[in-house]
Amino acid sequence: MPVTMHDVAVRAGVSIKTVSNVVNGYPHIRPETRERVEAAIEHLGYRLNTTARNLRTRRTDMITLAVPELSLPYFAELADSVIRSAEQHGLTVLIEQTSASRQREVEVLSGRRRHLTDGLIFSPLELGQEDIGLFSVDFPLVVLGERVFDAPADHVTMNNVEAAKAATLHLASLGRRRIALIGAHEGEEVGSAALRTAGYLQGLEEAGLPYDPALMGEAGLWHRATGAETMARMLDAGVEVDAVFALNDAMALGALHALHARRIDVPGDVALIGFDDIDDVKYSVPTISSVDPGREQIARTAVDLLVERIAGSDGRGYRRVVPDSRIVGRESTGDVPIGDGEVIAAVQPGGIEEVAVRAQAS
Amino acid sequence: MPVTMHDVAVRAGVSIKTVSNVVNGYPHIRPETRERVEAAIEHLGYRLNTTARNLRTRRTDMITLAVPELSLPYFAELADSVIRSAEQHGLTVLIEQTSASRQREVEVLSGRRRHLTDGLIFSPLELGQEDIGLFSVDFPLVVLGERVFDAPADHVTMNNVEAAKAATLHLASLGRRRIALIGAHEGEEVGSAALRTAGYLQGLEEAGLPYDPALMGEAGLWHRATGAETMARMLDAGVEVDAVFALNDAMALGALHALHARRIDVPGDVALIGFDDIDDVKYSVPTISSVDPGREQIARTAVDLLVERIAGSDGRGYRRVVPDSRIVGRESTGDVPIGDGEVIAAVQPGGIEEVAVRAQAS
DNA sequence: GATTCACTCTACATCGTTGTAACAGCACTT
DNA sequence: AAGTGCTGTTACAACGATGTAGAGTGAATC
Repeated sequence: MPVTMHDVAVRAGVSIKTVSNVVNGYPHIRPETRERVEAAIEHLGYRLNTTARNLRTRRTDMITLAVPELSLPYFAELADSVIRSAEQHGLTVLIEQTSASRQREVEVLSGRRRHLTDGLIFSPLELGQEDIGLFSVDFPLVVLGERVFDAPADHVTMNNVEAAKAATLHLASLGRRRIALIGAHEGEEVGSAALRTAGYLQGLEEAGLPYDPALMGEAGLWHRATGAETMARMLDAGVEVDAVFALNDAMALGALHALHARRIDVPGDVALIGFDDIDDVKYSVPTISSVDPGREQIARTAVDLLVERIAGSDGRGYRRVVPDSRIVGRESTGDVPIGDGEVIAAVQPGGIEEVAVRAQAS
Repeated sequence: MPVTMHDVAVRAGVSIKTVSNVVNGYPHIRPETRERVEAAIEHLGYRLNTTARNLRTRRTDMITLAVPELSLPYFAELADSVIRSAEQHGLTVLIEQTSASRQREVEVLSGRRRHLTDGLIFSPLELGQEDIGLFSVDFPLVVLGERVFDAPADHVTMNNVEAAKAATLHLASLGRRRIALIGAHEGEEVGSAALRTAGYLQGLEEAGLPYDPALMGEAGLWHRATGAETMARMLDAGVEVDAVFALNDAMALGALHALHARRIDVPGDVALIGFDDIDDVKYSVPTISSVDPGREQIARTAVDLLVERIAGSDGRGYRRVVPDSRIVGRESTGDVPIGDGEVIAAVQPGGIEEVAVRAQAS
């Protein structure tokens, strides 16, 4: 027996539609009528039934964000940013956790919930280029990341190759010659792992360093635990290492843990850089240098693009947006004063641009 | 022009209701009819309109989880756990981020979205005992934490006082006598800060240690940054400290950062323990001891209770569930082998029970 | 042969809201 | 005086599904 507009209408002595008009801020209502309706609403404790409205208007003012796992800090922070951006458009965010399951990702695109939200921001982890057909959906879609290239959807991605190259060159510029990579996915051709690895290889080449397969640390899931294991495996195998490029910050934290366990000094013996610039690395001991892919901007842009699509910019072609990334230097690659983060390089779509701006770590 | 059941019905030559029956797995349907309907669904690319179904059935199979901020690891991990638990009941989770805003919290309870989900799991941060009236809502509600006591709702909380006391005693058992507290909220009477502080004071007393106001570190928001600032302020003021109890792990990480910046050895000079047992502290350098409040169990219980309420256990009284917590010892309070976490104490509703079980860190 | 029952399917009302069209009343034009 | 335009309100038909009740089968029971 929830209270409906009908009940309010009866009590206020007006039609249902007038109640609806009051609720929706329709201007042409006699002040006296408005007051009567508002009093009735107040008195009965009436709440608009959003579901009914959604059905009638075919809009929900909600969007879906599909990410692998909230327990990965990068995605938690991304979700936070997306929620805040969405809020500014009056949108609520429904988060779907795909748990790194291919089937869950397929489901998300299948549109089983097609009508529950107005659009989808999707960060795929398992689906790749070969699943491109699945991305032809009949609802507004914005894809994050670079696992899928020519999907018929707007893309917000990052400068993976260039940024990874810049990170590698940063390590090389410290005089390091045995730069390990943590988080490789052998055989993968698209996706963050492949792209960042490509950047790493380019960086090596540009620095005149040889490529050594022993330095390629495979790690399927990019968690702290896998980072620690991969680093440990490499060290225990006796591979000589004087720098580490972890393909994300969670693995960098894991690697740092493994290095510490073996009493290997960072950055003294081994320099370390990560990727994502999550909050953690600004407070770890030592603080860890990282690639800031422009998370805030990614979130904001993704929401903006989605909102445009929802509004019906069907004619427009599919856009690809690549926010600028930056290399943020911290203790793990030098002697930066604690609490500070020095922007070592700004990576722009065109390439790497050296700058010397100081920014606070937060 | 989305495809509706009507379109499917026409194409299959049956009534709308039969299509509905097929979609919902109603058993008494001739196989041949079912096939025709399924073929039509497939051919037209029909997707059930969840909104319409929700309106008609008055169920949404969604629940809301309202938390302060996903960028706080504890809440990100909690959300992860809640989502997984909900999944097992066939429920989807809508996350509302209240951003530590009182107004947002009031709104969540106001039921503006009353009809959008079947129930609410609410972790308040700003609302307290004085707002108890707001918790009388006409929808299923489970409250997390201990900011509100006698609200007419099920509660899943934690053993804040006992666990904090155990943590304090653990530090005292190491011979530490100047135990700082980080994260106090002066003047607060309920809520995690007040309860954990109470436990701290009880612990001091039981250990025969004097109370020193200089050791009470105020910190409004429980972030890494505030933990670092509070610790730094205390150290820079010359307060003598040989142990730190941070009221959550994020602040513990911040405190560790501040200690490190001042070349103070942990645990050599200062022992450190946090609260929440988030994934971070298992990989920090050094690893940080913490109170594990039983996050998984909290999430599971909260979802279970909510599901029961949704099913209509109206008669039942309001329940309060307090999962067991444990003190997990790591490097920051001793010489535990790296990667391991030793359960130092199991805190049960009745008090503190000493055990000697070993558990893996992750 | 009549009655019961299980199966298969349909017609219709309904969930709670909003869009559309229309109407009455009044104040202006021209 | 008729026409125009604005205000304030209403009746009615949607939106797309499901619950209810019941109609037609054919087989089994008495």
